[in-house]
Amino acid sequence: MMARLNMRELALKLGVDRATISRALSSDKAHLVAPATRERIRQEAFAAGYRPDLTAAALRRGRSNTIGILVSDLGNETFIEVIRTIFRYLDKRPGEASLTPLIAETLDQPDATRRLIDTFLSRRVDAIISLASTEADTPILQQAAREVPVVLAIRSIAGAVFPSSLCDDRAGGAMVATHFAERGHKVVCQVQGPPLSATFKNRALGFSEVCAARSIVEMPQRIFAENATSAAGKRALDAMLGMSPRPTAVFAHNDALALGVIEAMRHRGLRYPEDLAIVGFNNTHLSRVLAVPLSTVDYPVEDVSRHAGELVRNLIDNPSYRFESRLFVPSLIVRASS
Amino acid sequence: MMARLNMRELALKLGVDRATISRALSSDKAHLVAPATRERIRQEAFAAGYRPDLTAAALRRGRSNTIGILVSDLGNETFIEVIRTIFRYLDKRPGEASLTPLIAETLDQPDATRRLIDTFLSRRVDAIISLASTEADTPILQQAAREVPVVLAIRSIAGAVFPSSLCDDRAGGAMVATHFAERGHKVVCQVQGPPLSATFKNRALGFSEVCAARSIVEMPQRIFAENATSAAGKRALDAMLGMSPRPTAVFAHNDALALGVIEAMRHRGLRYPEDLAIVGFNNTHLSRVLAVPLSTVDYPVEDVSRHAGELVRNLIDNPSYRFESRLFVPSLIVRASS
DNA sequence: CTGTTAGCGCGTTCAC
DNA sequence: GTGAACGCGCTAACAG
Repeated sequence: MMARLNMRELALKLGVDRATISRALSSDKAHLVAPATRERIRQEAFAAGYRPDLTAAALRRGRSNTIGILVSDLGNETFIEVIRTIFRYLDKRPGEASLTPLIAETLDQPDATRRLIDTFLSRRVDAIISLASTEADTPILQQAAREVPVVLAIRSIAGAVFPSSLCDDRAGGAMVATHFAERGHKVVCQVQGPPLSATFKNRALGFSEVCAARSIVEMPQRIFAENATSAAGKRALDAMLGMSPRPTAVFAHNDALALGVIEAMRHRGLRYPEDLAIVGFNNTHLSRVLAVPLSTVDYPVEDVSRHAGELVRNLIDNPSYRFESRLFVPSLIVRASS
Repeated sequence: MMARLNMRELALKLGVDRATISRALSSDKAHLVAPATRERIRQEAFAAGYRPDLTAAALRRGRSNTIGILVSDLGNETFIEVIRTIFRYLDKRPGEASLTPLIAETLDQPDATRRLIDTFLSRRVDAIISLASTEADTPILQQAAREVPVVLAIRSIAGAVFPSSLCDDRAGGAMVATHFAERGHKVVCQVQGPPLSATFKNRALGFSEVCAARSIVEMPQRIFAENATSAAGKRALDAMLGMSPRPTAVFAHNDALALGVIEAMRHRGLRYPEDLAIVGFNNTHLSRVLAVPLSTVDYPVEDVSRHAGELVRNLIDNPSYRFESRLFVPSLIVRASS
């Protein structure tokens, strides 16, 4: 391993002071250095392979230019898409330093959030975005929020006021129920995601409200999937087939669950939408590719991510920024499955 | 935002020296502190909400306890699984500090690798694991390797010697061809992944070698998918149906490509394996869930990840460690599709 | 077993 | 427009 060049050594080599190098390489104070020396320094620094030590800079500045992103499941396409979009948004903009994301996965395990947030804070992240919050995490997040800005995205927490960027899941669920009503379904059913996430609670609520209002019979089916697709889907289908009256349409709380139901139907020789109409949630890549493409609710990934990014930037720059939490409206995409 | 407590303030409060606190809270030097004071310090530190500043520790130690992980596509289930496994392996073991991963995605864009590696090095990662290397990246990686250990996983680079932990993709391809031979197929075909990754080159090579040796006709089909599944799969199927003689079996270089082919078959009313036998690669969750489950090559994720983790740990502890690159053998899982 | 001292590499403030 | 000096928070080395 080669020893790294530091600023002092580079300064010695160029015959200037360290401070001049620091200024010349910075984006905000570069104008203080004479153009000629500035260019010389930049070129020589590059040629010498000089790399500023960001851990030292972080210590001196009191800002690390990192943000912590907490996610429940890295295998979930939607989360990945949000991470990507946030990252693109936070990455180098002209004149500003880019923020490096620290990504961590909770898998919805109870202690994970505490441990990972602890790590984030010890690493002096400038802000935290949580896409993984459950109500059990409220105290931890509130505690963290006393040290750095904490922003919620995708998943809200009832009864706690964090700056947040969310999808109106209740509206999404309502859209699906309305769609079923318009198609003339009289008996319907939900395959719900794990209720420790407010996301799924709200989808269920919105759906049920519309069913009640339009006198649709909603069978009280409670499926609690973890990450499972096939397993939960199969169980769900079995349960549905045993119901009386038997539902003619099902709302799966995400595309993965929908896929599970579909696969189970295939095993039994049932077809959708003829035997059972089905609608998912998220507009996953998979939903577009299926032989009979899946109707699904399109998640406003771009909006949610951009606003989360904006919240973070603004709150880092000014901790007492008067933020505005936002709720973005999803849209129903009707395909052949319903 | 509340001001954070630092070590000096805590020391003042407890009436001990900062060094004692440092030792008491460390895992390797805790034995130097009297058990009574050690416990008192730990409890008081916890009660006061003290959090050591890891950026400062990194500066002082010359080690950040972070590692950079470079991946081509976060949407790929196998990569995610590898990241998870490596993380589990590098996470807190008794008596050692845990390593925080910095994760970055290249999307196989040419400049991305350089920029992201630059960021890693500036952030003083203790090592880099690349799951995203293409041959264009060799110089960048070699340069990085002069500063920190660089380990390759999943994707190798021809002609460059980095410590690596790989799957024997050539053997995997060969297994598939052998399987086709045993099933009596005479004319076969491949749907290849993008050839800038050695992974796919080797799968193709192993497959072709066996075909040649066993006098199977391999149609010279060259499909170059990016991340596409349905698109590339459809094109592939169209091309295959136009071939003469027409292949009776196809080897898709990963499960996503296989899914694309399968969906295209459904659109045309073709069935597998009757009309066309198909084998994928990776043993993705999806392959198990399909109505007709997909034969596939099981990727030795656990082995590859663990060895990559071991390489990193050992090389960090001792840069001149005599490492051993390893090649793990995949295994063919025959299901109903072939 | 504990305290003292020094310095990791950088960015800022204050001189000039 | 540039240089000198200081200190961010921590840990290693050395005393005692």
